[in-house]
Amino acid sequence: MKLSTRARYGTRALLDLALHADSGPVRLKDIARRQDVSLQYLEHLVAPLIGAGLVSSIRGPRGGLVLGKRAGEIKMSQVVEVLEGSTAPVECVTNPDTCNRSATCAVRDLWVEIKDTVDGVMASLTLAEMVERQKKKEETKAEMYFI
Amino acid sequence: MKLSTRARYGTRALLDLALHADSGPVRLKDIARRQDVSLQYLEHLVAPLIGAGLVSSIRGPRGGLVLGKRAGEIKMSQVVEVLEGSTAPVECVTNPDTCNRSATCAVRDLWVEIKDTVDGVMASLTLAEMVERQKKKEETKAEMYFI
DNA sequence: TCTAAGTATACAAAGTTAGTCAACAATGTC
DNA sequence: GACATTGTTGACTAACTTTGTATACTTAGA
Repeated sequence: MKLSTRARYGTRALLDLALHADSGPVRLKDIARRQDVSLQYLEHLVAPLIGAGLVSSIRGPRGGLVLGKRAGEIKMSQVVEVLEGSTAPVECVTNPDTCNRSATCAVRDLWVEIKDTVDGVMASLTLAEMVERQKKKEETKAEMYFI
Repeated sequence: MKLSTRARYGTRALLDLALHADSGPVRLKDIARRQDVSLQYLEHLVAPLIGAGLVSSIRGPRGGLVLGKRAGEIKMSQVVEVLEGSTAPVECVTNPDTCNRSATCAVRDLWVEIKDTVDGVMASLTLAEMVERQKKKEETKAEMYFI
């Protein structure tokens, strides 16, 4: 049930972008540095995000990335779907024809349940809420150092 | 978020075993045939199930596999855990030290939520319930042919 | 026209998965 | 006790996926 680094890094990159979106386009290079991902690998992860319209790019000097939609309109389920494909743990969930048992397989039903549950969790969370959570966590940490 | 074939085949094999458990030990060979898995590969999948006590083996002629516990005492979460390891989608969920952001990473919190949800679904379902479901599905299918 | 950015494609190293082969161990039956 | 039947184990490998790197290219602002 592992996620690939695509989804992990990509999600973090998008959150990083959202967190720094106030001050104009955010350079990939800066995201790469802050998130400890190589610039060249990050380029691969950003491409599908741009393709899906979650991110827009601005070329040339002073260019960079901006969100393609408002953060409140970006569901985390969509982000993971774009980066990683379906969250179905097994092929037959999305494509029943790949297994001739699908119609009468109780095990498949379990995988379907799991996919639906996972999607539910991620669909109920937007990037804007992730930004809030992240800010809150950083504040709390800062306070802890202060004390 | 893919499951490996270990978990898929292994789960099906265990359900198959539970379904045919009435008439004494079930031969691996028969499970392999019914489930379309090579005998030699299935042997590898069964090994950890035996190790975890979910299955017991009987050698020699008329031998085979039997359940190591009552089906009602076998949670599906345990089955998947034995076959596949933790359901955590990301390493840092079970082992926060693998990433120095863990303490202040909102993304990690999301992965934790997902793991807990998945575990919840699978922990609330026993092998006995899977057997019931499977029988019901087969009955329903038989009826459909009859009509 | 120079430079700072993103874009695209090809390639490759490393690791994982899925599966086979082959020798072995235990046990019931005749 | 010989033999057939069943499970056990470990070595090995082919294929695939992941995780990157390298390189050449495009766009656009100063």
